[in-house]
Amino acid sequence: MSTPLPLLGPPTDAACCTPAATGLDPEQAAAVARTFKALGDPARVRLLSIIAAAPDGDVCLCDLTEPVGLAQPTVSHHMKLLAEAGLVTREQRGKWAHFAIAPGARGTVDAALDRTLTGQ
Amino acid sequence: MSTPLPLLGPPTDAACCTPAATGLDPEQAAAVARTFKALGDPARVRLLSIIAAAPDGDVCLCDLTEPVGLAQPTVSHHMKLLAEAGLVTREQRGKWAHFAIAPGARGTVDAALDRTLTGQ
DNA sequence: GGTTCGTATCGATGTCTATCGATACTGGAA
DNA sequence: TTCCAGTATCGATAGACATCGATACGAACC
Repeated sequence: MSTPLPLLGPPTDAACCTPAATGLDPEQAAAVARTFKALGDPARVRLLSIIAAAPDGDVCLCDLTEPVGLAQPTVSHHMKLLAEAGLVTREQRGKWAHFAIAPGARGTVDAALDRTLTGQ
Repeated sequence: MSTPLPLLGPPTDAACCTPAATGLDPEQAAAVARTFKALGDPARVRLLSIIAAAPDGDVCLCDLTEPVGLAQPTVSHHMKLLAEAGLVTREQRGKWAHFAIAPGARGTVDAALDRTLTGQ
């Protein structure tokens, strides 16, 4: 791999006709895409919506496997991805793992969408 | 296929102990995930941001291949996915294909995020 | 007409990922 | 301590997808 990684756009370019609208640089785009990718799976969307719809906003992992109809390792895998994306928080309570929508979840996604739809 | 499709919640259910937080039904979750999946690729995020950052909000496909460093068929493929997701509009001008951010793009994503984070 | 250029489609390929069963780990209960 | 239940990790597998080269299509131009 010999990609030069143009972090801040080419320094000197014969930009005569093309406006060279660079938009987000690869690094930012990858970060934004990572957030959206976490939301790009039906199972994870359902898991998030179940947690969001919970009366106390707090759901045990054991109560998540049955509604989505997936095996326990699969649900654990999805929850790990959601937690890594900063969309849910995980709290160990005894031997139960409780999940809640992360406080900054909406802000994170909103910011990602902002950057995408403004090019900055 | 014998899924009863509980569109508006089960009418009579022995909901004694489990709160049965259903969240989004599979159909809705799939639709939401489809929107986010279109945004879950770095190349597509960059393409969107480039179009969004364009002075006149309108970019020719020929001006998209170089900034993202991908082959023309690949860019064409990504733009097709973005158009199918309702995030960009395609306009044929002579032999050039021009793309712009769809007017309802932000609303579409916002609504999807709303449904996910409210469970409705 | 023929040519050229921009774009879409096709076929192939390598990588990623969702899914599961099996299993290890861990905290509470007996 | 010994069991048991909830959870995470591992390994394997099937399917999806990003990417490209080759090629077909279509519009402008000569």
